[in-house]
Amino acid sequence: MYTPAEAVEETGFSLDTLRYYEKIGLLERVDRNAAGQRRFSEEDIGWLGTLRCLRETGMPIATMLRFAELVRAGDHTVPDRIKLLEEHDRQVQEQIANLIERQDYIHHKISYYRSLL
Amino acid sequence: MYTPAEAVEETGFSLDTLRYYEKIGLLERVDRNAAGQRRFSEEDIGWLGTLRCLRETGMPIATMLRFAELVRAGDHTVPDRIKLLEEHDRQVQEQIANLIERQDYIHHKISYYRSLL
DNA sequence: ATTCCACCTGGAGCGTGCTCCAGGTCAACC
DNA sequence: GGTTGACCTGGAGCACGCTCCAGGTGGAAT
Repeated sequence: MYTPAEAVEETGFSLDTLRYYEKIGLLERVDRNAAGQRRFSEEDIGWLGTLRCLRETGMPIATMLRFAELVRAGDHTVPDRIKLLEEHDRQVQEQIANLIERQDYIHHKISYYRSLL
Repeated sequence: MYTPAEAVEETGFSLDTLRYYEKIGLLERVDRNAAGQRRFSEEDIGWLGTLRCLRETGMPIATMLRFAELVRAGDHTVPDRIKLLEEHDRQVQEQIANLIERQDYIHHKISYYRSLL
């Protein structure tokens, strides 16, 4: 079990973000201690790792939410989860290709400026 | 000379965005025809191409604005422009590396889900 | 000539994803 | 037992980057 501060440390999300994710249903009702303070399970931390990966690769919250719902709905949604991740993977691939192309332009621009010195 | 519609076509920015960029000073006062309608020069279009590249690689508007000011300030700012672009290039490199790493995680996740079928 | 349609300006509004705040409860260490 | 500090909730606010709107002018094709 992780205290809120530990969960922040482990996941890299701010505490406000963790509460927000719980509020909107990205994170299922997190356990509480007697005083009502959150105690994140190992599983929560793992799931937050997945969320972090999706988020950092640009998946919108709404799509993450759909994914979360699929996960909650049980094993029969595995094919749908694959579809969702594959689609996302394509978008990540596009992002990478786009960045590399634009980076090339930036390199040319830098070279050009260097040639002026 | 390009009409607004042509500039939209050439640059991929919406007309509202072009007006916005002019308003905040990313684009220097664009020429007008007698009726006050914008006529974008070849140079404007080229500069918008640069802006598009910076924007798509995640440069914040505020930084683009600093770059625009350097460009306007004249040739003596070339070293500063190089510095700015090099710093941005590093950030783009980081983005790419990060995406590739996360993509790997996504691939593993997909493989895992496939193994369940 | 008329009917469109592109375009204008200034300013308000919006979608996303948090982030912050007030006002309060516990808990834990000294 | 007192103080400090982590945490709670509900809700407001914010940063960013556009996007839309009202109300109006001008130009171009039929």
